[in-house]
Amino acid sequence: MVPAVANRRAADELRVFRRDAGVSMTELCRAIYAEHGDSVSVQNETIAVANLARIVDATLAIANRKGFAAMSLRDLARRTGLSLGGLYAYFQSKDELVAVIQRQGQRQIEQVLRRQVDQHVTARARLDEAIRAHVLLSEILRPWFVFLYMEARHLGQAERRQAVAMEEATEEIFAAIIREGQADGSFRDTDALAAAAMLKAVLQDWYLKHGKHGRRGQTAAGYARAVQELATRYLAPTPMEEITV
Amino acid sequence: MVPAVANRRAADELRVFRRDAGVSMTELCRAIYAEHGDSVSVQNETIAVANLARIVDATLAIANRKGFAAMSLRDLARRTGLSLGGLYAYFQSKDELVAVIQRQGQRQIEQVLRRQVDQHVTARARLDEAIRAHVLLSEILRPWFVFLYMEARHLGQAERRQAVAMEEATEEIFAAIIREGQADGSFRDTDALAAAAMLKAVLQDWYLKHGKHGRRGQTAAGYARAVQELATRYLAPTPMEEITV
DNA sequence: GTCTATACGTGGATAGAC
DNA sequence: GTCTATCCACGTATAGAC
Repeated sequence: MVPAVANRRAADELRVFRRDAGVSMTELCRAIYAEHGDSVSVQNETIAVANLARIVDATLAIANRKGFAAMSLRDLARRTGLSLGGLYAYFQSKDELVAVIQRQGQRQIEQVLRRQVDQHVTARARLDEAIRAHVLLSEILRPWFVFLYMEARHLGQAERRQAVAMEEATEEIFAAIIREGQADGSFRDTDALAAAAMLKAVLQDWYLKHGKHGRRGQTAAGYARAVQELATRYLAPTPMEEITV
Repeated sequence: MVPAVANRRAADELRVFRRDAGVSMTELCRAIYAEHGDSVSVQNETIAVANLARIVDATLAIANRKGFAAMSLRDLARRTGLSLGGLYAYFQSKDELVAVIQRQGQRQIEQVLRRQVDQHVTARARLDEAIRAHVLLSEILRPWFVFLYMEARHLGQAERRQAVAMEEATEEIFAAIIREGQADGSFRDTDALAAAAMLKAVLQDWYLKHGKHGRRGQTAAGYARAVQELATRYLAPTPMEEITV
């Protein structure tokens, strides 16, 4: 296939996924407003959600460039167009802001992943879909994924535990699928959790090193297929003797 | 093999590697002093290197916990035992400190990696050694590796470019070995750079998610073998038809 | 070589006008 | 709902004593 054609198909696949998965900045911020409404003193939902979206968007952008700790609320005010004081109508402290973004991001990501995977039956199909959904979702919500990854370790103890637990839950989605495949003989017998961890590391590379992959002309759909192939070969039931040369 | 025995062997392998590779905090700080001696106003080398080691050690520890931006020089003074003013005998600004650590860390890591790989001849052996050396080295210098990874994106433009270039050079070590193996038929024909990128992502997971791997009872030597197996299976010249079930 | 004391800027957060 | 003005703690960096 000519590269140009491949790129167009990859873009199409991403567009379809975006529509079907139904994730967007606005949706996520509506969820934040619904759940943390008491921290937001603004009553009008339309205004509140719109401004939350600008705040979250700006936070992710600035934090991804120089880190959340180095982002000042003055930076944030400038970029959102709100005033320094005005920001405090939307959160009670800078720490609360990071906590809210963490919690909502994690929740939505896991939800979408599970929903996508559950549309398939066989272990092979479910694993392929888990990989595909992870790559495409992290492409759509890249700033969120990067933020969750990079800032998780800087949270307070309680929030950090929560973040670690949520990350291991995602990993467990993969591990469970692998175990299913092992039970029905489509995957070879190996440590499922370790295999899931390695797959996840490769999946994370997609959004953590986005610049590099972009420079190399890699598309989200293309990367997903590469990871699917890695999984296929790694988990194939072929005995090791036949592989070693 | 009984787990206890496996763990002891893994620890032995790490110890041998540490001795042979000849990397240590003191060595790295001696190199820093040799190269950035003009920024260090302390003349006595013994004192300078010893204090640099405490400063770098503390910087890595604090930055790994809460990020370099969030680390104050008061934190650093407390932890090193030096005074706030005394620190400035060892660097000219906080920014210079991060830059120095970045540069020296990258340089030493790449040096050791190349030296280890060059002790082997065949592509298979060289790839296995590159993987092994990367895992063991990142186990020994874990705080350095984590720091280099997490803080690279927060550097100034010039320094960041340098960091990216150095990282791609490491990746190119792996890609070159894979191409060698493809040329002599021991690896199948696939995008060598993409394969190297995936391997590197898995290798980075070892130090970035150290807590998780530790909780699961994984050892450095054991992880290295797991990644070697991943590489073997992924690059095996077996045609895809024989793998797909 | 290292310390204490201090200058000076910037940070998060709040009060009260509009 | 949002802004301006302001508070005060803490940040980096330096000067000068010991």
